[in-house]
Amino acid sequence: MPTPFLPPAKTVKSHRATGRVTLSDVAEAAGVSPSTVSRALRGERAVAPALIERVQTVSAQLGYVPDPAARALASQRSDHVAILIPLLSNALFVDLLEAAQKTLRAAGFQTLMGVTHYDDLEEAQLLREQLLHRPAGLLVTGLAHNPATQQLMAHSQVPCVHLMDLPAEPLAQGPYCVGFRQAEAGAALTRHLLARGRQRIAFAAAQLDPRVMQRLNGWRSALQQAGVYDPTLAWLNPAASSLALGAAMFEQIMLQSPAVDAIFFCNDDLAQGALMAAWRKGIAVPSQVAIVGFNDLTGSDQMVPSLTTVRTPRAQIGQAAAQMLLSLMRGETPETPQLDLGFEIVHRESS
Amino acid sequence: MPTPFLPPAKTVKSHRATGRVTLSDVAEAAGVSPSTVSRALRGERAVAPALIERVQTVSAQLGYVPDPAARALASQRSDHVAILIPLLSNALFVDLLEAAQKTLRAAGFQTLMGVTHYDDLEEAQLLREQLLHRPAGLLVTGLAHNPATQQLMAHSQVPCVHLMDLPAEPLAQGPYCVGFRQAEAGAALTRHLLARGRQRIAFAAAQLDPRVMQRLNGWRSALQQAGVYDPTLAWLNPAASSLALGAAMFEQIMLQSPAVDAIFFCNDDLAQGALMAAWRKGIAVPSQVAIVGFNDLTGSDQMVPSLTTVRTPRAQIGQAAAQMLLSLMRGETPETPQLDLGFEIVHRESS
DNA sequence: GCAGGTCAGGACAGCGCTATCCTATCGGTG
DNA sequence: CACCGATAGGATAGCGCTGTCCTGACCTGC
Repeated sequence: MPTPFLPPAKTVKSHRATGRVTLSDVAEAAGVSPSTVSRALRGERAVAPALIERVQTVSAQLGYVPDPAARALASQRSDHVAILIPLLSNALFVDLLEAAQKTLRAAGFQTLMGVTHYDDLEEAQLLREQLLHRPAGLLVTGLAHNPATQQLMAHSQVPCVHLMDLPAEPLAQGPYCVGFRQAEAGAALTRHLLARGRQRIAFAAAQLDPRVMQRLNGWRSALQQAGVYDPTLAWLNPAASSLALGAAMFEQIMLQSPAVDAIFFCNDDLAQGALMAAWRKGIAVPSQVAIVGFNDLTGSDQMVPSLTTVRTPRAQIGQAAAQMLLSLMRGETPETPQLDLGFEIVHRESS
Repeated sequence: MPTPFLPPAKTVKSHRATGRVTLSDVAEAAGVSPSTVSRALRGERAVAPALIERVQTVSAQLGYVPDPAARALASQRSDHVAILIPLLSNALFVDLLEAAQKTLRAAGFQTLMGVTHYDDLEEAQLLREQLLHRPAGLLVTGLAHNPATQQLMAHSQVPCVHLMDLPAEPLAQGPYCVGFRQAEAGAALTRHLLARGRQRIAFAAAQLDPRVMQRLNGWRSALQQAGVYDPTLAWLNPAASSLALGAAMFEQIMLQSPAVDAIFFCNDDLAQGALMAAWRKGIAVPSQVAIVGFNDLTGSDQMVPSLTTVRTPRAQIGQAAAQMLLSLMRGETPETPQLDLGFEIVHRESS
């Protein structure tokens, strides 16, 4: 006959057991102290090779996975990497994000994405929220930031790599960044048009971020060098970039400056919209006016006529920046603090 | 004369001080216990109104911000929300991501983005990594998932909302989801073509995910109902969707089925590519063949001819799903577990 | 007027890990 | 051969919060 008093259904370890396999469980099973397990798994300090292997085996058997929250709390450093990009509506930044995220994930980091919408206040607020999570690293688009953001970055002591931009002068210590020379790319594309015999080359830009303005500078200097610079041919629109805006800008430019023989759009979506507008208006491209874009976004090769543009190494930039950040987080010093990944003129039918 | 022995520069609170303003600091300054501060700030249980205000004032003065890691460790629940999407190269998912992220951030949650690349193994692995962070909620694209992923979701006990898809039958208890009826949208667009007098309507699809297959079903049933269904007019390509692929598929279809008088592309990028190919080949759209797309992506309104398509409420779906998830995380039960946000035929020049 | 119940606050023990300190062992030196 | 530094492991105290239990005050109702 069973005992009249029912035993507890199961021995309750504590009033708050979580059922998780912890470091202590591994330590007990391996017959060592938790400290040793922690060190063995992280490769911290010196641990006997035999022990390392035993700990790894046991931890694999038990299916142990470290708790990121506990780790973050104890070490004051999480496995998060924060990334700030201006927009998700520009494929450029999405490519950057995807490449960086892929590289970081392979190294065991989680990406905290922040979209600033080119808004200084939102950028600072976003960064503030992300820093609460004590990210191990920071990836930000561009070099120029408002004081609040810069102060947050500096004060946080978190390693940081900037994307897409390079400083005017290479600096040994300077900011870490991966990008290409925007002004040079702008100048090169303009010289391409000059070499094709174009003389009245307009520059049409939207979403006037610092990189767009550098391309503008490149355009200007190339034209000045050729002696054909005309300041009235710079069309700057602060609105967001889109095909529709490109179409509208094209029509406006052709109306007000009918003698223009080429237009340099600062982004491919504008140029694609312009091609559509040209078709609609019966304006021949490139015979009457050449159209070139920037970034070689998807579809530019499919346009009719296919779009001449500048191929920018977005995926490579995202990946290289993530790798540079990883090495910074390991405490290393990158041999190339400012990495120039270059660009490539893609000559197609529209010029 | 000063003492010969230098006192320590400043009294060190502990050998591991972090300089952070903690809950205890607030408690001390407000003259209450840490428990009370915690409850007052979270609105947990009953706290005297006067105390709540005092605690809030003091905590604002000190600039106190809770530590997410400590909170996650103690409560076994973080302020993260994990979101799984198939791709970043399809603007559809980017729009979803952006809308959901915006809504979640406004509610104080951080988004953990995961890109599955339509790969079952990657999806499961990604989810596993995300679940380590004990997310408070889960947003996943689609209803169908491989067993490993489903088991992880079920076992995790984390509230979950599915995006873009709806179950065949509405269920009171069933899975939470926000989307629209893909099959109905496919059928509606097909009926639009039938109503315009088209008889030989092809269906061209890439990236054959479950939603694409539902649109295929809609196309088929509409044609069957009209008595003009021809199975040889379904062109399915498992490759990733792109303008280039759309152009290639268009050329292939026109070559092999020259009598086709309309093509329903399962995504706008394919249709846009097809329009370009048609232009190149001198095939008149819509007089010889009508072309329609799906999703009303950016640029479709700018094409020449402008593209007839189905406007899908992506941003609304992302936002509504996030809101549903927020209410689930608060422990509430949504009155509409399956939310149908509908769709809209956008009739433009290409049909 | 007192048992029983609610309410508002405090005490306290963790959550699972890491950083720091401490100890025991080992080998090499003068 | 005592001495010393280096090495490999253990012990311990948090990191900053929350969940649970406990206590005293106050309010009901019989």
